[in-house]
Amino acid sequence: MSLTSAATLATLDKTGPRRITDLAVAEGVTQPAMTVLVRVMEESGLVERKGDSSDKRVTLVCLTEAGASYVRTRRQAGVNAYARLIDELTGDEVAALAAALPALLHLAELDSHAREKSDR
Amino acid sequence: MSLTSAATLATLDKTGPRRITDLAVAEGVTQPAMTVLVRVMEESGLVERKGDSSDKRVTLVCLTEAGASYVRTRRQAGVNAYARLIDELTGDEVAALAAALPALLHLAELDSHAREKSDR
DNA sequence: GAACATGCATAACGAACTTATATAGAACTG
DNA sequence: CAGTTCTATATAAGTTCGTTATGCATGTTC
Repeated sequence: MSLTSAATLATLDKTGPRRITDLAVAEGVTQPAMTVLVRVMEESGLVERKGDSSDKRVTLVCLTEAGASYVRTRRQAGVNAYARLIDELTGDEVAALAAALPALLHLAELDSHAREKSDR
Repeated sequence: MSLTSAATLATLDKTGPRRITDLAVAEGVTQPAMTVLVRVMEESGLVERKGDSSDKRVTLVCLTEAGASYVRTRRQAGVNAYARLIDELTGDEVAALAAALPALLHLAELDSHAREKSDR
């Protein structure tokens, strides 16, 4: 599974059904790339396409139950991997990390905004 | 410039001349991939090949001055980008980050070791 | 010194993108 | 309300960066 596929599934999980162009912008790839990606993920049963009734050009991409389950599994694997590493830190280090968490989240948010601007 | 190229230059800068197989392992790619990468970087004037006198099979890859300068420029750009983001944090957040720095470095080190093991 | 091991190179192929362009539906315009 | 124009997606061809398989020259071993 490509990095972009996983990120797209996570985005769908976080924000609900989206149109293809939308997803392409969100993941920073071109629309044709996202079209192909969605086809592949559909063939794997991770997403479904639903036509929009009010605009017959758009196809809404939705997570299937299998897709949602995949996202959960992957997220859990990431959490576990980090947990294993953090277990090897000293108590002081863990405390320092915990204290820095709000700052790190803020940094991540600022970074994603900066990325959006420079992408356009 | 590909991510792997930049990482390879950084490795050469950090550890000095290396043989191609070595670099491939360090960057987690195959030897043929590194062979091609080195050729491209050589054509761009960023590295030089030097034969090893004690073993005529090996080619030692060395940073040229242009390559070293490229590494410095890129590193500085990264520092600047982070500095710009950190400037937007509150004083408390910056302090928390600074306090967590040793823990973060330790985490990064643990992570790279874990990666080495799972790569093999 | 013959057989095997090692370091690098080359070839052929695949995955994940890109740009350019086609097509069908929506929206605007005189 | 027919014709242009815009928008959402699809398809095609080409690029980049990797892979596996294999060849070739040099080293190592018994």
